[in-house]
Amino acid sequence: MSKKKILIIDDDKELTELLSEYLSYEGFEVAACHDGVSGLARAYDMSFSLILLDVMMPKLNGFEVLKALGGQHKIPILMLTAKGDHDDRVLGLELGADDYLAKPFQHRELLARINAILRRITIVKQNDNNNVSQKINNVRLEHATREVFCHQQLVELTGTEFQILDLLMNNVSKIVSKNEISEQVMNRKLSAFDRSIDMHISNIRRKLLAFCPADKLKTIRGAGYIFLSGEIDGDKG
Amino acid sequence: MSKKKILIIDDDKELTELLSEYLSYEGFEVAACHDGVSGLARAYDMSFSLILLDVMMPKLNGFEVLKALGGQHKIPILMLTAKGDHDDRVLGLELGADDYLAKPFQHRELLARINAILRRITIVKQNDNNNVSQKINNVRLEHATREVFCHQQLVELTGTEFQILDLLMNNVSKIVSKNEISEQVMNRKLSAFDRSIDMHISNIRRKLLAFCPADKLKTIRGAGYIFLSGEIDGDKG
DNA sequence: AAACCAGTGTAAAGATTCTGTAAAGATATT
DNA sequence: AATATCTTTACAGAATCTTTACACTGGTTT
Repeated sequence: MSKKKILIIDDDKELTELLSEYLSYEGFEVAACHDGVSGLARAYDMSFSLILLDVMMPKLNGFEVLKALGGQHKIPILMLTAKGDHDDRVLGLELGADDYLAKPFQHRELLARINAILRRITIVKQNDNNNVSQKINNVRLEHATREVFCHQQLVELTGTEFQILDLLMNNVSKIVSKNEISEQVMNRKLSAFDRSIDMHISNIRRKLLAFCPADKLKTIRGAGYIFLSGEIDGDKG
Repeated sequence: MSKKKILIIDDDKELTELLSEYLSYEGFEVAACHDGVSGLARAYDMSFSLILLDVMMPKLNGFEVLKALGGQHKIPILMLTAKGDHDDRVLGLELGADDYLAKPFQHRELLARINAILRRITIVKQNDNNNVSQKINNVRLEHATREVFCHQQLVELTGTEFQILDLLMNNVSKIVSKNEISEQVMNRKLSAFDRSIDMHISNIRRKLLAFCPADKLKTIRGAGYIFLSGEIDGDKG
């Protein structure tokens, strides 16, 4: 991955210089502007991963730059200020800043905050693609597509079957009672002589066994069912 | 959109009570735990949008909870602490927290920080989708002219049909529920017995099938529709 | 050990829900 | 009004879910 680019908008040239050096050392590519107008122009460049924005500046101050960028700006912004003023801080956040750091600050804290923001973005992007997915004991469950794979092979489950398997896999090695299944999946209390859960379990088992040697759903007589986590058959699902 | 859920993990029950009230008033759904162990258990629930995590707690302290969650935790975390200690602050961020707020704090600042984190997530998710023009599986969608091409041939879709196809293509390989389609495209909640989406889907299918051999919209019974990304017919649209 | 019994597995039948689509009606646009 | 578009209605068919029925299991009582 290429270096992340950070734009510093601050009229304090001495500070800017120091920060540039420090952040470069930490592996970022740094650009700097010393007033709001030119900063705003650079900001539209869009190739920056993050903007460090000073509040007190000539021409356009930090808040005005924030407003100009509009609330839905794509580049995350970390505000810097000389004032420790609370209202300033909150105002910045409300106007769309992602974080706020009062001068003077330790370089290490600045770095930690920058990384926190960038890390969150990375995680969100990953999750958006990799969608919530879990794999236990060679059974993989894709929520986005509602698909289940056993040993890399697609297992066709119905909606209810999928939800029950999901519930069981979310409680690996824990007993899940029929009552819980009924309430969480079917939205109703388990009534006497209701055998539908038994049927669903039976169907899930049958479908999974078409691809796995061992049964992964264990019955606990009188208590419920468990999804077994044990590494029974050894491949990479 | 449903309410966002926030989990508070803090042993100070009085504070927790106040925060719950305040955040509920601001439109969040709030749950609370009073020690690290139970908090960690709830955190795995995964239905929370954000966690407020106190550092000083019995059993497991906040840092230990952070470590237990691992760096790549999907739920954003805002740390709270009584100490104004810088090193604590930085340590939390380095361990994977998204932000840090020192007690005592103003409710308004807390709210602003919570919103800043959630807003960033929303923006990232949106931007990941918003491409001006896209082509998937031989279907090309031109936003500028609102035209759709399938295998280079113009497909005449109505406005609603275009928007539905757009939504589905922005979520390739993800299930889009009828509810989402209704809310995002028609700006209304899906009411019972409303079959109009079925009709639109049916029409889109019919129009696309005039130019493609294979159906690209897959029905997931009881869940919604998916635009298939698979390279079914092999040319360059 | 035999009888008993509640809980379970599962095939098959029955009931229910969801979807596809034609056609008619309603609404909006020109 | 004429046209295009969207929604509702209606029915058929498909997929799914539930119930029924009977066999089996494991534990308990006699």
